[in-house]
Parts: sequence; structure tokens; C-alpha cells
Amino acid sequence: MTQQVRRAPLTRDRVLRAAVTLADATGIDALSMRKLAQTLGVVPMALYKHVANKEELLDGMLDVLVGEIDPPAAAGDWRTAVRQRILSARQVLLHHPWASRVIESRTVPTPVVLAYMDSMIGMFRTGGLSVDLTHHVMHAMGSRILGFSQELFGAPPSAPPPDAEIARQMAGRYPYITEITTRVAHDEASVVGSGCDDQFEFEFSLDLLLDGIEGLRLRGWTPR
Amino acid sequence: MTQQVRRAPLTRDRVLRAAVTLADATGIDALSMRKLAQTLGVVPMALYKHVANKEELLDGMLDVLVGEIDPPAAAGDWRTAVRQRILSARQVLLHHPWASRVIESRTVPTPVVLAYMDSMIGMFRTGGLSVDLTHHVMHAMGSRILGFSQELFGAPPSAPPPDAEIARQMAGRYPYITEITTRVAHDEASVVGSGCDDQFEFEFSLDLLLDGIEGLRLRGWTPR
DNA sequence: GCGGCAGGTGTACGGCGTACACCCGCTGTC
DNA sequence: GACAGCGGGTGTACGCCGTACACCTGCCGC
Repeated sequence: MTQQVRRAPLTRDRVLRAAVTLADATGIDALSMRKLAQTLGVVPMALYKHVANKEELLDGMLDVLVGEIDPPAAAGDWRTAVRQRILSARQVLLHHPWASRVIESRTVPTPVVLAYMDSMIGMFRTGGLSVDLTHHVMHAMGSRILGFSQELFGAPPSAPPPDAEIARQMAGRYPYITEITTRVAHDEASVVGSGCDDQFEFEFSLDLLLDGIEGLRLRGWTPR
Repeated sequence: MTQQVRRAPLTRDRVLRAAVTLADATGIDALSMRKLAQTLGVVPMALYKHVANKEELLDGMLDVLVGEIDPPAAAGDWRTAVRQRILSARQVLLHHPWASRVIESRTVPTPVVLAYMDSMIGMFRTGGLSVDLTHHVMHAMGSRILGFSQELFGAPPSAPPPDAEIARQMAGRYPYITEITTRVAHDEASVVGSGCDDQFEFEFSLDLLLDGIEGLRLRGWTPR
């Protein structure tokens, strides 16, 4: 009589969200079609009725993340609107640390990403930047548009403090790095945690770019 | 009598260089320990006497590339010296398109990369930037230090020009993107090739950053 | 002459993405 | 009600991957 509720039927959306959750939990390297199918209580090949292949799965996962980014603020000048949106994108990426590597591996943007880029371009254009300037600015922002940090290296896995001998060798071999790291270590002693203030660093470089852009706009930058 | 010259013995260096060559030729996705061994006329496991695992192979491949970057110019102001060096790094990356993805996947810098970063930091410091400013600037440059472009998407594989109907849909859905792409298309008609001038875009954003940095230096930027 | 060892080999395991044939249960049509 | 069609889940299998582990071999110092 009562129909047995076997399992919520698979949908593309459920597959993508499960993939995001799994990647969050176990890292992107551990995300396989097989493991993903397992968390959905389904045989691996079932996924292929909803995504063409793993590449498309990854594309879709990024689409989910883009959907988490705040919509653009309605009012205010272009600079703060863009700034807010990018900082929102960054928050999303912080919650999904695997995302930057996936972004880096994409070759063709999905419609969702295209729509996001279009809306971001619109913020520059309505802010008064010329078509040419906007074009170059979008290149300059690159994947920072998506909150991407482009740090040279992710957070090192909190290595134990090196002993004095190693530290001396480091200081000899890499004097300038040592100069900075010891400075940071001192600052941190008076603040918290270990390492840099990533949020500050992100905003620093973001503002460096935005300030530069606003300067070009004010000076009426034109190509050549 | 005459010793048979069987094969140049494997060395770590030979392995790494062969890996770089193979990645150049077939792409990083097709680079496997098995294929690499094959090009060296050797059984896969032989490689493991020279690199601990594939991660270390990738690290070593980047070290090879860092070795191809021009040494810093001896004289001149910090800005042009840094600019030259980064543009040299970019040339290296252009010849090894797989490099950016490998950079993105590294977690811990090798001594070679550390030395490169140290020397880059030195250029800022001797140029008159404070320790703090240099620190933040290094974050702001991120992997651009290595010539990394951080474009949102690599060159799309030169899709055929969309037919009129598709183009109309595009224009409706992504008006701002369309505005820029048609502008670029017109410019290109009078120049060459298809797509953007990547070199220009790279230098544009590099200069945006360097100009901003020089501005901070001149104004005696300090934290907080 | 011989022990040790660096470096190359062979075999094997578990995991991966996914092609392909299948099958089951629902839906629309008559 | 019968039944064809089909969308979605299944099962099996293939060829690839990284690499653990045991083994062999030829050279070097003693």
C-alpha cells in the first residue's frame, strides 16, 4: 500500500551538492566518482546519468560555489561595490579550500561563470570605466574576481618551530625571507595565531589594484 | 673488450629534464611515471631511485623551470629590475604552459624556489621598501612572482566563430562580455591573430601593481 | 676474492574514470 | 487493461594510474 520511500531520486543538483560537501570534508584529491557515488548510496555509473564526466562534475561544483557569492550591492560607487563582491567571493573560497585548484584546472567557463563575469564587468562599466579599460582591468584582476588569492603557497601545515641550528642555516641561506618571517613572528606575538593575517593581505593587494584602477579612470586612461 | 655503452645512467637531473620535455610535448595530464620511464628506456620503478614519488618529481620540474629564469639585473632601479625578472619568469611559463597548474598544486616550496623568492625579496628591500611593505607586496604579487598569469581561463581552444543566432543569444545574456569581445574583435581586425594581446595584458596588470607599490613607497607607507 | 650497496627490474595491488550492455518501473497511448 | 518506450539505476569489465616490495646485477673498496 504505502509506497516504500526508497531514496530521494538523484538529480544533477543533488550530485553537485554532495560533491561539494565531500570535497569540503575530504579534500579534492580524495573526491572520486566512486566515493561520491558511495556517499549517495548509489553505484558509480549512476552519476553519469546526471553529469557527462568528471570534468563536468567539477564545472558544476564551481557553479554551486558561484551561487553562494553575494549578489552585487545595489547602491554605492563602483569601487566599494566591486570590493564587497570580491570579498564575498573570497569568503566562499575560504570555506571551500579546494576551489582554487579546481578553478585553475578549468579550460572553458560555464554559463554560470560567464554570467558572474558579465555582472562583474557591468559594475566596472556602470562605474564609468571605458570598454578598453574595463577589458584590461578584468585581465588584471584575473581569478581574483572569484576571490582567488594566488598566493605562491598555501598555508604550510604549521611546521614545528625549527631548532636553533636549522634557523641559523635558514638565516644564512635566505636572509631576506628570514628578515620578514622574524618580523612577522614578532608582530604575531602581540596579536594571535601563527602566520600572516590572510584577510589583511588579500585586502591589501585588492586595494592596491582597485586604487590603481581608480587612478587610471580619473586620469582618463586610454590605450597606447 | 670495448664496454658496451648501454645507456646514459639515470640521474635525478636527467629524470627531471625528461619530465619537463614530456610535459611540454604531451601536456601535464598525460605525464605519468610509466610514460616518463618509457621515454627514458627504463622500467617505471627505476624512477623511484631518483625521486621519492610523483609529488617530488613535480617539485623538481618546477626547480628546473626556476633555473631557466634570468638572474636579476645588476644595476638600475628596483622597479625595472623586478619588472625584467618577472617578465623573464613569464617567458619561461609561456614555454611550459603546464607550469601554472603545477605551481598551484604545490604545498611546500623547495629550496630552489625559496632561493628565488629570497632574491626577489632582496630586490624590493635594496630598492628601499620597508620590511613590512615588502612583506605585503610579496603577498600582493603572489605567484605572479613566478610569471604566473592568473587568468580566469586559459586560451579557449579557438572556437569557431558562433553563428548569428548564437551570437544574438550571447549578446542578450551577457551584454557586457559581448561589448568587450566585439571591441576586441574590431581591434584585432586591424592588428593580427585572434584574441587578446596576452603580453600587453600581463604588463598592464604588472605595472598596475608596481606603480601602486612605488606610490606607497614614496608616500612612506606604514602598517595600520 | 668478496661483501656491500647503488641502481635497475618484475610482479602485484588497490584505486581510478568510464564504456557498454542490461534491467526495472513508470508513463502515455490505444 | 496491455504494452511499447524510455529515463534512470546496475553490473561487469577494461585500461590506466602510483607505488610497495622483493629481487637481481654489476661495480667499488678492502
